Order: sequence, then C-alpha cells, then structure tokens
Amino acid sequence: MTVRTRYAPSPTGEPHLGNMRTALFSWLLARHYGGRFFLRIEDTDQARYIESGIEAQMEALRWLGLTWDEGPDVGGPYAPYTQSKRLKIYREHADRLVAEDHAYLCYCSPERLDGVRKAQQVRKEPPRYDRHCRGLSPEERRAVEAEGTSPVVRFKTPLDGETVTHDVLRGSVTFQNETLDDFVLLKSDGYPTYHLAAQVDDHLMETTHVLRGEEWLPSAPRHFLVYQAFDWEPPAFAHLSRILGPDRSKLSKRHGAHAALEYREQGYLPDAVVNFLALLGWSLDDHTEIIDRDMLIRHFDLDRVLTNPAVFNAEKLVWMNGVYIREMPDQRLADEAAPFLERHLARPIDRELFMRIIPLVKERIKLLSEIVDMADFFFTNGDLKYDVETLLGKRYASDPAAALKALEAATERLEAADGWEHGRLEAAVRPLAEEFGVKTGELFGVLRVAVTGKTATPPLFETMEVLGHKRTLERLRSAIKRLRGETGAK
RNA sequence: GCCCCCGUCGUCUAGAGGCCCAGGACGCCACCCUUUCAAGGUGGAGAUCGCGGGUUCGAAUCCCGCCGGGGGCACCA
Repeated sequence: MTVRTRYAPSPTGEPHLGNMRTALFSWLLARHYGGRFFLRIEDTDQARYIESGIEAQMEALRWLGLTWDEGPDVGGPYAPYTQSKRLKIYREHADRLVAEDHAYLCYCSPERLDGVRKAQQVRKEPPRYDRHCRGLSPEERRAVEAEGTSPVVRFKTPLDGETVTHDVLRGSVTFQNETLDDFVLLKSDGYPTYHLAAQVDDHLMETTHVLRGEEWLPSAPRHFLVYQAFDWEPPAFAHLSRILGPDRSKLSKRHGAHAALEYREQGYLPDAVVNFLALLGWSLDDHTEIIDRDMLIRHFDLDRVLTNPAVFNAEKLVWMNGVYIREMPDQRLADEAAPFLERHLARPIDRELFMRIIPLVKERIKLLSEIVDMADFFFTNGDLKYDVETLLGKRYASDPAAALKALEAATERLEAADGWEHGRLEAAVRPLAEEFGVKTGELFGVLRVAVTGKTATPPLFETMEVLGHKRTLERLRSAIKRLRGETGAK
C-alpha cells in the first residue's frame, strides 16, 4: 500500500513552526516510503477565514522545500483539495449517518446551548450538550421545523461502553463513551465541522497516516466513532507533541519569531530550519546533529518520534544555521545573502566584489542578515561613522599623538607598498608595531577602525585588499584628519 | 469540575533490566590558536534519570501510587 500523508491547514492565520514541523514529519514519512504527500485546505470556518491564509501556508511549505504532489493549486486524483468546494460530499455523508441512525437533526439555538453550559458549570459538571434533540418525537420535530430554524446534524454518540483509539506513538488510548457528547457534524450554515470533514476526506483521499498536533488527542474518540459509523478503516494516527517556548508556555511572538516565514526574514536557511525541526521530537541516533534532507528522508520514521513536548532552543538553531552557512558553496551564499545587504543599502550591490568578500565573512556570520553588519563598509562611500574614542581604542585613549604617528607611518608604508596583495600589505605594516613598541593587535586595531569603522571585522589586510588601494588610503587619510581635528594631536 | 497526554544535565536528546555512579549536541566556563570578531582544537562545570513504594541477584529502563507540567471539554480547527 502506498503511504499517503497530508498537511491540512486551515487558512486562519500565519503558519507557525509547530505547523511546519507537522508538515515536515508528514512530508518525510511520505518521501521515506516513496509515497505521496498532499495539501488540503480546511476552510470550513467562515468566520475565521483569512484571505491570505492559503498563500501563506503554501509559501511557508515552498520556502522549506516541502513539495506536495497533490493540492488545490496542482490538482490530483482526489480533487478538489479545498473543503469549501466539497460541501455536497459532506452533506451526503451527513445524510447517510442520519439515515442510518448514527446522527440526528438538532434545533437547539446557540442561546439555549449557552444556557445549558452555564448551568452545568454552576453545578460543576463537565460542559456537554444535553442531547435535548436526540429523543425528539416526530411531532415535536415537525413543530420546531415549522418555526423555520435551520438545524445542525449531531453525531449519536453511544451512551455507554468505551471507545479505543490507536496512536502510533502512544499505543491504545481508551475513552469512556459517557464522557463524550453528541458533537456537531454539519453546521446550520451547511459547512461541516472538522469532525466530519477531515474524516470523510482522509477516507476518500486514502490517507494512510494522519499526523497532527496533540491538541487533537481528546477528540480522537469522536473521529474513531465516525469511522466506525461509516464502517471505514481508520488511518494510522500520530499525535505530535507541542513545541514550547523557553518558559514552557506555548511558543508565541513573545519568544521571538513564531510565524515560519519570519525566520526567512531573519536570515535563517531553510535547510537549517528543516534539520532543526526534524530534531525536535525525532533523532537519528545518539550523536548525529547535522542531517541533510536526503539523509532525513532515508532515515526518518515514526518509530523514533517522541511524545514529550519540546522546548524551542533558539540558540541551537542559530548555531546550526551557522554550520549550514559555512558548508554552503560561496556562490550560493552570495546569492542568498546579497538581498539582505541590498535591502539595507536600498540599492543593488556589485556581485563580483561581493564574491570576493564571501570567503572573509563566511565563518563569521550565523544568520544571513548578519552580512549587513559584517560587510556594509565594503559598499559605502564617503566618511565612515565612528567616534574617535573607538578609533583610539584602549591603548591610545590617553595618547592620541602616538596614535596619529602610528597611523601616519602605516599610511606611508601602504602608499609605498608595491602591489596590493594582503601578504605584502601585512609585511609592510607589521614591523611598525615593534618600532612603536605596541602590540600588533593594538596597532592593527586603530587601522581596523579607520578602514572599516568597526572593531569586529574580517581580517584586516584581506579587508584592505578587497576594499582596494584607493578607498583604503582615503579612509586612512580621513582618520588622520579627524584625529588632528578632534584631538589637536600633531 | 471532568477527560486525556507528558516527566533523563538550563535546553534538544541517547538510553527499550546488567555495556550507565548515565552518552552526544546547543549554551556556559577555562586554556590553545590568533591582528579584532568568528571559526577550529583541548579540557571543565552541569542530571540523586519528577517523588515514593514495589518486582528483580540487579531498574532511567517493568508495575502501582503521588506530585508537577501541558492539552482538551464550541454550530473553531
């Protein structure tokens, strides 16, 4: 049998990391077994529908490279893949359950239901539908129908006995039927609830494995009951644990990014996010951390998926992103990072110059967005922004005259250098440290700020080489001028 | 209130009765390398395996109870 899994979001908001992990696990399972992965849109809630929701979901999947074989955009053998276009199917199935005495029409108003719930709460009883319409006689039914109320269809849950649900990860979980109530299958607006629609579709679309959040576990018995009523074989269910914030609460905006696509904005690589997410609740063995996509597909299976909730370890993701950046070919890194710099500078950058910069910054950034701080000075013209205290550093803080002398001497040597290759530049300048009786780091520090405006940069002489003869000397002279002007040193 | 799930270093995890007075990774600390920052290397601190009872010659691993955390109880998914 072909494995068929799906990602079935409802377009009610931005897809977040938890959603993406569910999608990833489903995708991996299908790919591992050479099966099919499809996308289904569960837009049966008119009130919460968001126009951009479907596109946001697809964009997040695309970004992470979770390709789907069937879906609302590409179609497939079980189309349509959008629930709002399948209303007739749900209606027919609801009718069938009513005809077979597994469901009934309920005319209770929202106000009455609300009253019932409130009364139950006062009595410290679990809030549950009181089955008022379950036992309506034909006459009573005609009477309420005459009033013109549009009914909902409710499932006729067995009053006693128990329902055994199966979860691939947890085994059997048994629920007493008396703790369940008669849930709604079809709403009065003609739309199905999740309880009907998802089961009907998963059966019709021949889903073999349903991966979903563990918040669905309490309603799993309802779904098994629905399958039973239809006399269908249920798919395998796997309820995935939640992803928690650092304070063990639900992961949210307070913990930094929450929406999956925000990670793209912040400079995370899809491969790193996929690797990281895969390790949240799954492991390959006792020591492997970096696992690329092919390897994930080769090894992923449900038997090593955990059921305990995982706290989102943001620092580890950053580290892992750095690993992926360092392993990336220069050309690809340049292509991925350039947009961040271009967005910052609000203009296109010289890609050829950028390619020469990449090797200098590659092991210095962990997020693509850090390229801005690490390399912007390569692309700016005119004066750098730094203050004289930074230029002087600790060593020269109280002796600007000495700094000036060192700067002038270094500039002179660089002007005289034959060739602008970093080895030559270093050979020209390095001896100065000894001559002036300072540590090389102290001397280079002043030059570094003069040339880049920053204290943390790629290696000094390689930076100068890439920056070029003209601009390097301009910046050195500008620093000399500032030192004279602002400290009065001579 | 009722129902369900979960519980190994701060965090992600390995562990399916003796290989574990618990291994790896992130983070943290120290040292090395070093022109800054990184990267890299070496070493270190860090878990009475939630607690209490059993079962067993032997338990993180099996059983029971408790505690703690989380989730669910809609004409939302």
